[in-house]
Amino acid sequence: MVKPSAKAPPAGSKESHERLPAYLHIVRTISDRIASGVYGPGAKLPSEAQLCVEFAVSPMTVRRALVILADKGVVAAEQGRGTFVRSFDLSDSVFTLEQLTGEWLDGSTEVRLLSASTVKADEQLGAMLSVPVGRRLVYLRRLVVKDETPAVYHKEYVIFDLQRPLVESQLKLTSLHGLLQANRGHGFPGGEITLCALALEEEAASALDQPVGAPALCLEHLSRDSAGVPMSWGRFLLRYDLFRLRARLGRG
Amino acid sequence: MVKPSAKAPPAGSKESHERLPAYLHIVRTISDRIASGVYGPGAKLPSEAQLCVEFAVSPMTVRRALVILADKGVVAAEQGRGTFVRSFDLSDSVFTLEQLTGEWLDGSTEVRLLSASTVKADEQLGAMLSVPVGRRLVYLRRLVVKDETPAVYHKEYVIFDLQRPLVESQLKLTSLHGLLQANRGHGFPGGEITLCALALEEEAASALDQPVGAPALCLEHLSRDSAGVPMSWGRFLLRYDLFRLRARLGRG
DNA sequence: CAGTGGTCTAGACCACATG
DNA sequence: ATGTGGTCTAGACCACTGC
Repeated sequence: MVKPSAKAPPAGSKESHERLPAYLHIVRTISDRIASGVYGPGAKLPSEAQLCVEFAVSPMTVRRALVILADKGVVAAEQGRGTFVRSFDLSDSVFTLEQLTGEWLDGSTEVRLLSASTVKADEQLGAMLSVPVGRRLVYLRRLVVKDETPAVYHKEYVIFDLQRPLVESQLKLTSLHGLLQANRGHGFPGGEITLCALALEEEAASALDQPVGAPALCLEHLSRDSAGVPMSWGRFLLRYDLFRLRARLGRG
Repeated sequence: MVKPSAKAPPAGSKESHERLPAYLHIVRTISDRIASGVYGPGAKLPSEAQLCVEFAVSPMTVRRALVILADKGVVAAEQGRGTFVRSFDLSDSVFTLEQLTGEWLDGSTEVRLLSASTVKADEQLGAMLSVPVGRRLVYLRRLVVKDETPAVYHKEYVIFDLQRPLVESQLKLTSLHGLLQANRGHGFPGGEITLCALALEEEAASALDQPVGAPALCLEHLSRDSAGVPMSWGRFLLRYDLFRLRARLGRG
């Protein structure tokens, strides 16, 4: 029947504790079963058809739930064979930078512009930014201070381009959020970002009130415009005692 | 019409260059338009109904594509208003540990067990593992060597539990992959993992062939069983000059 | 109120895996 | 041949937004 009314009372079952959409209810229920061992690691889930019957929903709804679970890495679907419970690796860990803005970003966070000048690209910078040695670059140094404690040192080289008067707005960045936003290539692929550890050199060390050689997290970023041409390169140095990235498993 | 044949030649349109499913075709097309500026940052996408017409598919298919795009962080849907192009932050970066196993894990990688012993929990360990001071713990030290170069130092404390003869299998771990797999709580929430920078202390430094005080990436892990009870705590120390996490934006 | 996204149905056909 | 996941349809009702 299709014409009269493809209607269905959304909460057909008994427990509708929270007005949860059906597909999320299925996600949660299956997650719980995996967590509690009803479906152990490597086990095969009931087929989609069976789940349709059990949850009294249509195939698309079950499907949607399974896609979400697969997406979170909790299960893996194999065409023609079934859907299986996956077990986690440490290597499934996913680290996010939200933490650097989220909780951390409140009223007591302040961005200070330490210096702004122009420099000529040396060999190393030229290679990184794909410009000839001697090319004029804007050189910016910033310090993020929280509760009077220096926490992040940022240095950045921006290609000076008369066509693109980005520099002015870049200079004005005095909020951390703005700083992070500005460092996107607002084309699509955007750029590359890497994270590593390193030892602080004199300049950064003194800015961060740390001894020379102290460890730090280094967040390096290369922005490109929509054509893939480098626009800027820089690095954030994060005091090792103040920053710690927490992971969540899968994508939960 | 529903009875006769809810059939549709999958490639109704002209270009079927790759036999791409319709929903992926839509994802790609919209992504391209955003990348090339047809839909600029903050712009409103055509409504779902309009997209249905344009791509000649049913609402569910358009919906699916939009959910994927929203999921990747490329667009944001707002109920009752529309779907809008989002622009990336640096804080959208996502770091994965696959890199530590993927490329890096080949034949020349070897895991050496440096020592295995039992120790009594001191105050600090007791607190971390939620056990009383003096509790017996298994203490493991490992070194991952690649091409004769020490790269990762791993120390781990496992709660000694006669009920759970994990220890034996833990001892045998001599492959990196196995090591990473073993450090999962194979219950569901699994555990917590954090990433930070620190300075190497004497023991780790000598094992890694680095000077004391050299920076390192530290990957700390706390495993819990399915009931949430801690099972082990440990940390991987990664030589700063050998490891670098690359990010991808959104979830792409 | 009309427009928009959010959820859902009851099927269909296809591709793949297994016995 | 059977069972499984993968894709898709042509609608439906709901909740929310904005005029």
